[in-house]
Amino acid sequence: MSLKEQYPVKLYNTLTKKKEEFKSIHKDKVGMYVCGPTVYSDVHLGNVRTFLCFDIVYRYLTYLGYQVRYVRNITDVGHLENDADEGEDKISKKARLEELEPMEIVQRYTKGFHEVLSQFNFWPPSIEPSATGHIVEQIELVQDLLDKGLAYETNGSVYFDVTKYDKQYNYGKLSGRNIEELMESGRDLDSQDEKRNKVDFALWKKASTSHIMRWSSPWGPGFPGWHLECTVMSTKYLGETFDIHGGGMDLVFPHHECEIAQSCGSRGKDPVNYWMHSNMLTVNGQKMSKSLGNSFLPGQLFSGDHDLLDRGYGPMVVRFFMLQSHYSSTLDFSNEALGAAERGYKRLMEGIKVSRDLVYEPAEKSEGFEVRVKNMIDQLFSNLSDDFNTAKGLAALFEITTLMNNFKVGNEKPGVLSQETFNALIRHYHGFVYDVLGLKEEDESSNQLVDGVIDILIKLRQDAKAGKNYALSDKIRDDLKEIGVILKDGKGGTEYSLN
RNA sequence: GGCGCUGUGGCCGAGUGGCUAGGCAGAGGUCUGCAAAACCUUUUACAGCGGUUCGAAUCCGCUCAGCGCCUCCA
Repeated sequence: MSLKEQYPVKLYNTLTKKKEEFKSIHKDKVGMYVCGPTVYSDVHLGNVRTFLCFDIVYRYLTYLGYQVRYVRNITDVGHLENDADEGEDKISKKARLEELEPMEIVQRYTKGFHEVLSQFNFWPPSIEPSATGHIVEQIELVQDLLDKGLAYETNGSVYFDVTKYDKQYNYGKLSGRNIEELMESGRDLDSQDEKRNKVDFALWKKASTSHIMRWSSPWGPGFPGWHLECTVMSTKYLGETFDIHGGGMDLVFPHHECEIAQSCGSRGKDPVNYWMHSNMLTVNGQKMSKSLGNSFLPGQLFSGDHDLLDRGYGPMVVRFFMLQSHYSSTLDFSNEALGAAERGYKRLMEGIKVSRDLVYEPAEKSEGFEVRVKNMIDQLFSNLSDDFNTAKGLAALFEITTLMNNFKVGNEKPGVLSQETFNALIRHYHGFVYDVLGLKEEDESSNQLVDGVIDILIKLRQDAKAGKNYALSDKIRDDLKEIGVILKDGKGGTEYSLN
């Protein structure tokens, strides 16, 4: 039995509001689309949390043996500021602000985005399409919706006719809204006159003469609306119906709702089987967002250059910190919580190090212990298969970590287990930490030269201790500590770790 | 105003109708020349008030507090 059959994944589906067993459309293959960033400024930590959530989904499904095609777009046509503006989008606004070419902005922030994600050790998506590379397809979709009578043109712009669509389909089924409420509630925005109803949304916007980013279309020069690109690109690379569509919770409405409308309107069927949404990262209980001005940039976090931070924290510590909570809960960001996470992270990575040095020597078997360990391995999978519960997964990993330490100290013996179980334990312990959770050693600075030099110092200190020259042995230890090398005396000798 | 979510021990955070989450911090112990690390043991809990139930932190209702979406946002 394969892993994915043994540990079927359950996930919470925003569309059905239930936790469901995951069944892929094509056997052994998964298509997943995640809304990427609009590259008009630096990604902040809130963004990182969402991409982390789907990095875990990607990694775990892969670990289970699925072949995953992960598509994450780059939005390089800014969405409109709002319905009421003059049609200038975020990218071109920023370009004007900084006196740069729009594509220069796009290039700069795309590069920054990639750098941040690689610092956090995210796997790159299989395909990373950009909105501007799919203008032709977007125009085709607009035309299709016009042909089907679900869109209308006003003054060079095209709008989706939500009211009409709702008569055939169900607008609001993802976000739990209905048209009547939407029609009367909500803030009134100006210049709604181009739209037949306030709930209608733009598919294509006419570009004013001053608008830099523009493409010619059957309706004149303009640019695509907010929701079009994701529909077009997901369909192009994953098919008309695919498995998983993800994004932050704040995209449920209107963005994802509109995607469903566009797809259903054009092709008459739902585009996505499972909708997954990650919750927000908060700061002092409030959503971290650019517009609220309370967002952290990853760089500030690493350097500690922020009012809320006493000091810097490495990307792996932050990754660990985020993994301690479930993706569907809000997570509050604080100095204390990060500090605690750092200790925990180090303990886990220390366990990994310990596990590498373990030697298996056959001993008298213990059936009970064998079962206990098999259970631990089982827990790793069942916890992650339970809606990608990384918090529970970490709890299971810490149990194994304790066991590793017991092996090291000699409280338990690896040889009591069958060779096969012992190997599986180590393999999956490493597998879950490195491959599934995507954690790695924070410091890559350790190398053979450093190892060798420190070993010499450890031997000198050993000699000093043997001669009861504690002044010298303590000096060696303290001086090393000064430069960030922590010595740890254990039964089997002295080890060190880099701070 | 509409729709929805959350409230867990000193902190962060899982969780299920009855069985120890886990991490950090605290306490005691083992080890150690001392320390650190490691290991063992251990204290503090489910916002409030009602209800359902043999039994609820877990289900229902109300109250209080906080948050999100409804406008670009991960």
